[in-house]
Amino acid sequence: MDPRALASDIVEVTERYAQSQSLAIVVETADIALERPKGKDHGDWATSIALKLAKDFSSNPRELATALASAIESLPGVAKADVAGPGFINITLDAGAAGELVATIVKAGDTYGHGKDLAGETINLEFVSANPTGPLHIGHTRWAALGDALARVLRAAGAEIVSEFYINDAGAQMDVFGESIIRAATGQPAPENGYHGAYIQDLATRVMADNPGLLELPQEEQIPLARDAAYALQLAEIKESLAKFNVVFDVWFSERSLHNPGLDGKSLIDASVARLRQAGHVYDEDGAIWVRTTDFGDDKDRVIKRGNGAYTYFAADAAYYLSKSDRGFARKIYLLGADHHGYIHRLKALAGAAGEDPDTNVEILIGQLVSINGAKLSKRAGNIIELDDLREWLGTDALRYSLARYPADSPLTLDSDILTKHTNDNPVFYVQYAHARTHQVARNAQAAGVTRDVFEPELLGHESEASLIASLGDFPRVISQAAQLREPHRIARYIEEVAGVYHRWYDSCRVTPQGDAPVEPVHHTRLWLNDATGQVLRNGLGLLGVSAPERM
RNA sequence: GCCCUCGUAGCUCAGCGGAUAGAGCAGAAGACUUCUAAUCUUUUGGCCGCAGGUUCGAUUCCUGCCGAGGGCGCCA
Repeated sequence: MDPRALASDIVEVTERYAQSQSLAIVVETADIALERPKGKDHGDWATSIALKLAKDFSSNPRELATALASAIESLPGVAKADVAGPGFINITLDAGAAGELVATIVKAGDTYGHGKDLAGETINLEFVSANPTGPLHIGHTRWAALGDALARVLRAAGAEIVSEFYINDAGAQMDVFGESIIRAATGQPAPENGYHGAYIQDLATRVMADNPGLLELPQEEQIPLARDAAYALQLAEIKESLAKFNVVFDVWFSERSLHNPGLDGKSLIDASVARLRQAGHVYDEDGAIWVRTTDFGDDKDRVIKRGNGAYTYFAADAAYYLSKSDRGFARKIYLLGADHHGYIHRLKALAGAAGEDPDTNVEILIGQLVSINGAKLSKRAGNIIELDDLREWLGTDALRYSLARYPADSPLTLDSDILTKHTNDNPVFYVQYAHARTHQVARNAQAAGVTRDVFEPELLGHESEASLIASLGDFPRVISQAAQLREPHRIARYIEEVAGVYHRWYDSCRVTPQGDAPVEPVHHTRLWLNDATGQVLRNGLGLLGVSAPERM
């Protein structure tokens, strides 16, 4: 019996009890809040329904809980329902009913845990969105790991997701980039506020090799050519870095495409300014064109077109936002670093100006910055670490896991000693090891003649088995919650718990009989539980973009 | 000055308004003739930054203060 079925049974029980009291109370499954109790003595599942609804029943929580508990106890599959604390109902399932879940998991396979809570939602998820003027660094790395995991979690919850990388390939910084390449190629120092470093020298060398006549061209043609050649090379490197990091983007959206004129000679930016003007949110002042974002909660109005006729960065933001809406994304999620939190108000304001609801159409997740080994990393401090170096240093799995393991808004300090350790200090190895162990156990079982022909769930009566089964049953709820709260770290915490419970079960229950002892039905049945656990761990790791090795 | 995020065990951090606030590590004591000891068992350790408020109930929500980080351009 899986927890969702139990929850809906409890809904029925509660409504029936309400009727018997001549009360018309509608109970939602969400009200049941069926969860794994913290203490070991509190049964397999607990609900706080009596605490929530006591008022509606004009009763006190304990009294209501007592009435409901006796009704719940008579449900098929329920062994026991006790009232505890202020009015919790602790439910223990009978082994057979609980164990049925194991077969359900094995049968569902890779889709076990997936749900439909977000079915019908079409979401655009933007993250990383770095300038193509240099390699990705540790800051981008956190959003890459987190954003990609979030995309996977949202999909598992039934949403249709397009993950998107906005390439900031327009504007003055690109020209500075091009100029930096020319300077490096000709042995001159980088321009003021320009780009420098070994990678610029590298790019310059490659650009020169591909374009031998570059420096013979007229001055005004050199920079654009160098700029675009280096841009193509750098973007390719960024894509490769992310691919090696197991991060996939559905769409690479070029800012330039917003500036380029269309068939009517107007760019998407021209069009969006016109649209905002038509909607009455644009005014002219001091020779510039402004958007009245203060109407939508921004702290100041924003210039969209400068006095010199050039569009601001905000103009591209606006056009990009409208592009997302036009492409059918009602919901737009942005993952931004703490250093970009100033965007929140203006992006919300853009939603308002576009006639949308800033509270539901835009979601902005602000992430705290990462430090490593206690050292704050910043451009200013000059100790930026590149994604490629981090990946080679720590490995994709350890890096992705440890970045996805914490909520985005939690400040994070990585410890390279722990991440390179192969012990259970290192959570990713703890989980991967548990997964590898499920495969080792299955291999040994097969060799010993334990098969999957027999499945008698009522034999899974050990305390550690009840606990493991209940943990596995929690997976759909965890995915649903992680998706709704946009918190992929919950997946990591959950599979760590599953790994722990599995190791404890392994310690006390054997799948392969010891020595020459005969193979009994319980061994066959346990093999199913072992496989189900492996499946859950594999699915969970997959949601985080981390591999699930079968042997370690 | 204004705005955003954070403050929980020695450390790194969990904890969608509910039970005695949890996990891993570190510290202490144990378990390998037995399917992977990369594991497991037991144990020590907390004014949940401070002060108010809302609530039957606050680590969680609200306000103020203190502390840490970040941001406030007709830059991108």
